[in-house]
Amino acid sequence: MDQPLKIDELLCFSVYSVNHAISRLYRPLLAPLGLTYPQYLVLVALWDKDQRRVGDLGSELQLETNTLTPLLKRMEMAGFLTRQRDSSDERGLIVALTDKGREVKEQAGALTACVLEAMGGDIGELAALRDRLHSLRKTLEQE
Amino acid sequence: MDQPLKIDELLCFSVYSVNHAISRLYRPLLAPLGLTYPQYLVLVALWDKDQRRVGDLGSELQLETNTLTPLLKRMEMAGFLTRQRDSSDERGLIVALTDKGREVKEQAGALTACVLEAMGGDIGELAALRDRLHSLRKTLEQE
DNA sequence: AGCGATTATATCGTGCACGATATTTATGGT
DNA sequence: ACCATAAATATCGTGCACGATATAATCGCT
Repeated sequence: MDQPLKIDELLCFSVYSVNHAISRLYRPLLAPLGLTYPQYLVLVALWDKDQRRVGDLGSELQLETNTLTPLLKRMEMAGFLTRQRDSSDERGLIVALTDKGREVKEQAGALTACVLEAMGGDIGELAALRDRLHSLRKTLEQE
Repeated sequence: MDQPLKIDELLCFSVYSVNHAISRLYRPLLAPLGLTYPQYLVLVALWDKDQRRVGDLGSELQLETNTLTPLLKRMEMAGFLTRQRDSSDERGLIVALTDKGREVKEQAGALTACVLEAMGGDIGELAALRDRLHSLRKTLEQE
């Protein structure tokens, strides 16, 4: 009854703590590009699949519109993307990359190498960790 | 050159995403107690070691005073802890649990069981994940 | 003793995250 | 065609996180 208490608490805290550490790692790397870490994640999602609705992005990133709307507005102001109403359904808002948004992808390689190195560089180990986390996320989501 | 890019991105995102999922899991469990998830982590730290300075808490939780000061003030207002200047060194502020702060510990057991179950309940697996994350955090911190 | 440097906490401004609610547009049943 | 309902996004208020800066107390050097 003591043991499970400690384990869960520390796992939660480990995730919390590593998340902050990653965010602190990215911050100085992204600042010169004019991006925050969550904004970078939005770009990564758009590089994979451009011209998406806000809700589409949200379900991939697990964020609500109350988070995404202002974030996307800031990214639009900064010139990384455009926000246009869907002409076939005026409720929808299509988010699309600009040239500037696509160009950042070129610099992402160096950034990634830097992050990978700071994480120890063992790709197999990191991939295994990612898979365990992915599976934990799936478990947590099926409530 | 493609492979490492994807791996690091997804590991970062897995951590980010699981962290949010955990926070969403705790929110409704902690709300009846009048606590947020970060506030709960502060309590856990204080249950382990009471009567600590703000900086002490910060280095354990990896948070700066600009985050902790307002958080601790809210917890003081809510009656979970007290904040008093260290009489032997007036720069320091001693954070100490109140009876109310200690009492929450009684209810934490049920909360923990609930979280553990939502995570799949495999204690060995979760402990292994925690250890990998702890080691990643150490690697990230040695910059 | 006096004073610059250091240590500890606090304050300010910006951005993220989310619950609750509002607004706008589309859909389905009659 | 009309209207209740649903769907998609936006707005509001609160709290967390952090870089930069400020304030206050202590320490160390002369």
